[in-house]
Amino acid sequence: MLTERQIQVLQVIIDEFIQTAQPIGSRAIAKKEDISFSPATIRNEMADLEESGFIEKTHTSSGRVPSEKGYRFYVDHLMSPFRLSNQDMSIIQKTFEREMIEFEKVVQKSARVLSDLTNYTSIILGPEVFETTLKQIQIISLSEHTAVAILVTSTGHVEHRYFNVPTIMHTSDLEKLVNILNDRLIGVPIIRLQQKMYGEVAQILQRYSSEFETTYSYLKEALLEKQPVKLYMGGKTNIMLQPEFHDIQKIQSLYSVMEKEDEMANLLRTSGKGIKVSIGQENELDAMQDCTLITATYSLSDEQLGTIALLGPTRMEYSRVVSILNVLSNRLTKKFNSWY
Amino acid sequence: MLTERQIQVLQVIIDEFIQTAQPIGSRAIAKKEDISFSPATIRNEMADLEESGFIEKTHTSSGRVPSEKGYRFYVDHLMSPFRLSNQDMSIIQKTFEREMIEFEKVVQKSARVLSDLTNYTSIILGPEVFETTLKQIQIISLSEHTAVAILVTSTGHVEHRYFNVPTIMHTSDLEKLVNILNDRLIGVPIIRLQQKMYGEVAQILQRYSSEFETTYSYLKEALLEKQPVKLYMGGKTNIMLQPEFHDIQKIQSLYSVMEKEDEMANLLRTSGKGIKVSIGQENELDAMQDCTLITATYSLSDEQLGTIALLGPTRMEYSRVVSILNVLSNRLTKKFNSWY
DNA sequence: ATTTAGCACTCAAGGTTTTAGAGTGCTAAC
DNA sequence: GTTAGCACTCTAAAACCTTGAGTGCTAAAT
Repeated sequence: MLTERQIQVLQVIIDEFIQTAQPIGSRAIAKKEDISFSPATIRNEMADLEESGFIEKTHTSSGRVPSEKGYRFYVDHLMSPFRLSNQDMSIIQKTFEREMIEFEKVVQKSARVLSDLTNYTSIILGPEVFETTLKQIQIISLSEHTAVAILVTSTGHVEHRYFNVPTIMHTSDLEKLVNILNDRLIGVPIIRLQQKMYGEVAQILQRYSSEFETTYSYLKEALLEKQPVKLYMGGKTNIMLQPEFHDIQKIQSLYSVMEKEDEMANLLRTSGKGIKVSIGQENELDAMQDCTLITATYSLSDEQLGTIALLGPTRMEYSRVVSILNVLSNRLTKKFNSWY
Repeated sequence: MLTERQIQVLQVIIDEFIQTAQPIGSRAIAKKEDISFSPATIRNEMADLEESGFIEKTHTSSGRVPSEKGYRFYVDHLMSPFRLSNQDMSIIQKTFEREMIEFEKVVQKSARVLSDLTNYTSIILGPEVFETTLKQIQIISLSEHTAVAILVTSTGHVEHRYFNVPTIMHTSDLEKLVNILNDRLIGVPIIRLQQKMYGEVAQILQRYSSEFETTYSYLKEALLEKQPVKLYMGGKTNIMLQPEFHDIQKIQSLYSVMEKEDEMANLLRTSGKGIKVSIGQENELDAMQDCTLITATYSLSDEQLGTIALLGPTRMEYSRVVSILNVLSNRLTKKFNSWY
């Protein structure tokens, strides 16, 4: 479909444009090392490339700029594996060699490194472990009519939920309730929790007084309430550094969607295994039509745990970014697997 | 110092400028209802006002714009108590009438309401309770060499910290340790915790094996590690809607400081009781030299708990904003006091 | 049949000029 | 003390130039 020479030209245009953000003219291309033909020839090739939609003009007599189709081709066929500089590698190294036993921190640090290294905005979806089981549940009475339930999972994740308690329930009653729950729920996978709580455990509790049932219903509600997503972002202001985002309107709408954590989380969650690149219009969200989102996943044994992503302009340093994401997602995977 | 008439003129200028963000001319002022003198007269008064620094020109023949000194005078002397619309009140009302027993949520909702109501950026510093005491401490072993400690305070605040455990320590040993800790630390005010842990408790533990001491030192470290600040922001993109922030540079630097949660938290923490208005250069942070920051505090009985704040352009709807902050900080105070 | 030099043509970006209008300061009359 | 009148100033927007980069096409060169 594309001749060898056309590909060569396309490569130069994209490489150059990624660096400069300026349209590339035939003369500039001809000056490149590995180009051995004249501007006129290149102009012909460029006309062809434009006809087949890989590059565009910004106006009739401007140089050429890669189109989204061009970037897509680049990502799919042209991208050379990028060798990260020693400096970059050692920055990543340092991040992970520090003793960290808390995944919140690991993830936060990663987000930070990711945005620092790339000058784009990093987004990390924290680990959601579905295979985990309940390790312990505890209830602590706070006042006459409120208490807090604390759950610990087998992966060491701790969560707490507040709930109402009928005044008649005494501390001893709560203890009894906790015992029943621990008895029945420890070791149950988190995803089965709902089922168990509505079925078996509810039945058992019917034997007890109505306060037990009421308390339990409050607790159930609190526990099954969907937990807030854990989304970490780094370098949010980096987007503004990009020349293509010198328009406040764009920035505004982009930031608006980034504030909607649920939407972002969903976006990352449904991104599938491995590295995925969404260029411009390929993105579902309107505000991201000028952006590229690159996602990578990290996992625990076989189960996908979470996603790390970078958001930048379509003119992105694809090969470098992909390498960095690769390294980082591997590191995260390794880290998490070393724990469990 | 200022004549009655000058004050009148100043008031019109500020009121008008707050609405329109446009320089106000003498003719426009003369047209106002309660102004009964001619543009020429007003021009004279304006010349005086400018001389004493309350207003400024953007160029030689422009209308006038309030200076920071002008705003300061306005805030100190001219601001009329603002009667919130029923609609606004009912929005606030609705936020607080929903059953909420978790202060994270209350604060988050408040931040949201605050920014929605004002179209500025809201910043809330979550409650930091120093008077609280430790209610319970629990340790759950996670793996051979890690465990998590869970603390609950008398206010129901739950926190957890991960720490390393020497492999030799058995679950039963950990239990013993927890018992000792609970025995000695329950009821101790959080601010005394450090002292107690280094003093008395450390001594007691010397009697036990060296693993106990090692474990304890890890735990101590984890527990006393400064906890991350709880800072909630709402409507971060609102700033971009303001015409005075149509400059990317400004937005960029403003967002950069807002990302530094520690600095922001400190700023709010040291803001003193009651409502405080910082106009333009009065702000310490360079990036906020064009902003006004209004802070209000909420408290539990006498102790200041936290701060709620609004960040916007110096051209702010002062009276409305102050009213809203007043209402909201009272509501928060009420809410928290109803719990404890 | 390709490739390339040459040349006319196009357009954005940036500078200059013009014009219109809003607003001022001052003076002199009220 | 207040106000009408007027000359003056300055911005913002429009209109107009100029420059240079870059193109597409044609015709000559390979």
